[in-house]
Amino acid sequence: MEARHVNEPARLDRIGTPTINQGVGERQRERILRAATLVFSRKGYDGARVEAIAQKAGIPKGNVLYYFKSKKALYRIVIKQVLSLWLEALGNVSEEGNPEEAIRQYVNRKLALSRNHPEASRLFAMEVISGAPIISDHLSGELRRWVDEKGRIFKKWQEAGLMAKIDPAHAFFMIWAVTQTYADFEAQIQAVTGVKNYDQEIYSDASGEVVDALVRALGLKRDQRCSVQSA
Amino acid sequence: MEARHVNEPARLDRIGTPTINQGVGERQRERILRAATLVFSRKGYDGARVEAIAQKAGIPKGNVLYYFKSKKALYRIVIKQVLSLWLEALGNVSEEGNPEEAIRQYVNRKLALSRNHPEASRLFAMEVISGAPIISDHLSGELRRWVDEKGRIFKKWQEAGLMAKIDPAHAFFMIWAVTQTYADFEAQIQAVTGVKNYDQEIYSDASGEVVDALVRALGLKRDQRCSVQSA
DNA sequence: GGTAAAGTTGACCATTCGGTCAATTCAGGT
DNA sequence: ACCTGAATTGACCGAATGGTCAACTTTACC
Repeated sequence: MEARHVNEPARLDRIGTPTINQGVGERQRERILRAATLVFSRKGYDGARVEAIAQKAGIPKGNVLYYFKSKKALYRIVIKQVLSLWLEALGNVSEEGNPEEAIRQYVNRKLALSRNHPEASRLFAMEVISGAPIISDHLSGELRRWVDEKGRIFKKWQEAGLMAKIDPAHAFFMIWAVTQTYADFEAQIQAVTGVKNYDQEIYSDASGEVVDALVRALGLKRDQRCSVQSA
Repeated sequence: MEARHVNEPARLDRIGTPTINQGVGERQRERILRAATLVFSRKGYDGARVEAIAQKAGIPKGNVLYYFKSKKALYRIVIKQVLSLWLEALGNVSEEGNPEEAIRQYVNRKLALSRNHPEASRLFAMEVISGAPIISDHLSGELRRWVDEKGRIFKKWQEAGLMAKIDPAHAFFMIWAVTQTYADFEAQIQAVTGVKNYDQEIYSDASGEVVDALVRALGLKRDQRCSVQSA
């Protein structure tokens, strides 16, 4: 009856049980986390209902509160998961080598994240729009440091004439804005374009034209010349 | 006791009353609408509480429901207001004249909208992230037609070699994403940059560097040449 | 100043919410 | 077969929610 409400991603204390089963309730935990991510991403914290999460997970409400001690605790875990996904995708903007290729790779990675985890992107957006009540510390901590660090690389590129002179932070805001828009504003883009299978059509367009456009925006060379040259 | 819950922006039936007073409760109506915009923009429809709206407007809850017959009706009016603001700001992308100047003007107008009405921007974002349950018709109607129409102008520019060959719709998605990010993700940008007075610092940066970057992204000429030229 | 409508307010109602709990079922170990 | 702890479930509780209402105050007009 105890040992529950552990709030940690996995309980390892009972590891090594004979059966292939790698944690009886672990599957349930993850079911709930997935369902919670979906509901929270559409309704926000206050708007989400525990009942709705339970229903989406296909279990009674009581069972959700068995695995997570409260709605708020569940939210904290879900958003921490999403945040680590986001920060992880930041990855390395490799300092050496071709700046254009580095950015191109980074943008494509962010785009892939929007495509493969749109709910995560939307939940993150919800949090920030709501004023980031939970993750503000992470934003002004880890994320800020990351931007400072990678920003120095941008400065070097700029001094070498390999990148347009934009405040590096704003360069990132631009990249993030554009790549996230395909997940966050899916409803709008879907409505305006009228495409049937959003995933395939939209993202293939984006990873083509839009990546090029961002490379141009940052003043990174594309092949040998600017795409629209003068005179 | 009747004649209330009219849901229309202004009641003109009692116009021409002697006093200077141009509608006794109109001021209250607008107070409520402002408060509602703020609360809805932070919490979304389901997360918003009528009590919170009332409190922000400085009146008891019962009074809110006197002017608007239900939370949903209030939300519909608020979001219709926001939507018309958004569509109005679309304005004219003038077909004649300098493409670069036209886009530069359009981006600045959108940026000003984010600056002067950040709550409106956030509320719009919330709606769309939630799946646009209320405004989806407008998106696939008015907005889609607008994009189609203005897209034709882009195509002409592109054929004349004055603009990079990007799907016009995606060009708009990009512009919208970048300009809205300064309102919607204020919490994140604030945290990362650590600026004190967000409005002045951030938006002056944005209307400088970022507008330039977008012009570059769309392959519009800046002065005579690309900002980073080859060799 | 009197009157009728518009506006204001707090008490109140039915429903829904997050959360608890006891009863029951299920799974693994002996 | 038996036992023990984990897992499941629906009933239940107090608090909060959207909405109603009747009593009251203010305002505009004669």
